[in-house]
Amino acid sequence: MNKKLLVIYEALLKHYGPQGWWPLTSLVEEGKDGGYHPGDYEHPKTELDAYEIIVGAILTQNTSWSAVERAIQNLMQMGALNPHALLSLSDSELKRAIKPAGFYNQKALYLKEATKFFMSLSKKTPTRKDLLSVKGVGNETADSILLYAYKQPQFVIDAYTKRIAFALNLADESVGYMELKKLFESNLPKDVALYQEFHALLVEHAKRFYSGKARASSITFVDFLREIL
DNA sequence: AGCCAGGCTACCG
DNA sequence: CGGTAGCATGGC
Repeated sequence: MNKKLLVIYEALLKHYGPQGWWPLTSLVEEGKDGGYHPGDYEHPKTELDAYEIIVGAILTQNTSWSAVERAIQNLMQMGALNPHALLSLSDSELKRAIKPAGFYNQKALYLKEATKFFMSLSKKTPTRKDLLSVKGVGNETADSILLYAYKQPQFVIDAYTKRIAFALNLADESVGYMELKKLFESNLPKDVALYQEFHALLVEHAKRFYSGKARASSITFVDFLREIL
């Protein structure tokens, strides 16, 4: 097991602190920001919170979380942030509610498909394969749901993770999803809290240094590590 | 004013 | 079967 990834993880954690993913509306408090619960790896504690993570995982596909927050707010205010109520919305009502998160035509369909799937589980943990059979759920969404909603040790790979892995010379730019997932999983202790935290930290770090225009102009990861270690 | 966001599906060659 | 256009709004 190559310890490099663990060193990176420790460095990111020390620098940014625990991120408190996945944010939940049930944890939003006055004066605190957005339902994050840094250092607390016990959530979700209810089926409803698990369901909300599924909804968020679909809404955030290629979309910023701030936009997703407003879509979720809309659903909550409509009393539709639960499986039965969401399914009872008309397609146009649902689309209107999630509009801020973009791609609302397909996401409305995906949400209903995922909701039916969730209800069919009746509190059981889904397999990765079953999740992938749901229209609108691909590799990253499936792993996000398994890791954050069901506390299964599945490492989540996203575009940011790919960029960082490339910057670290850990992978080729054209590395496939499963290949990169395996690289992380085979070089880290199989620990749900660690997987959750590491992914969130990679996103946080990449947003600052590997997103948009920052990609070209920012310091390299190596420089960053040298600076904080 | 553009480029980008915590991707996925369908379709193309 | 690998590659990519299309999906859409909001933030910076």
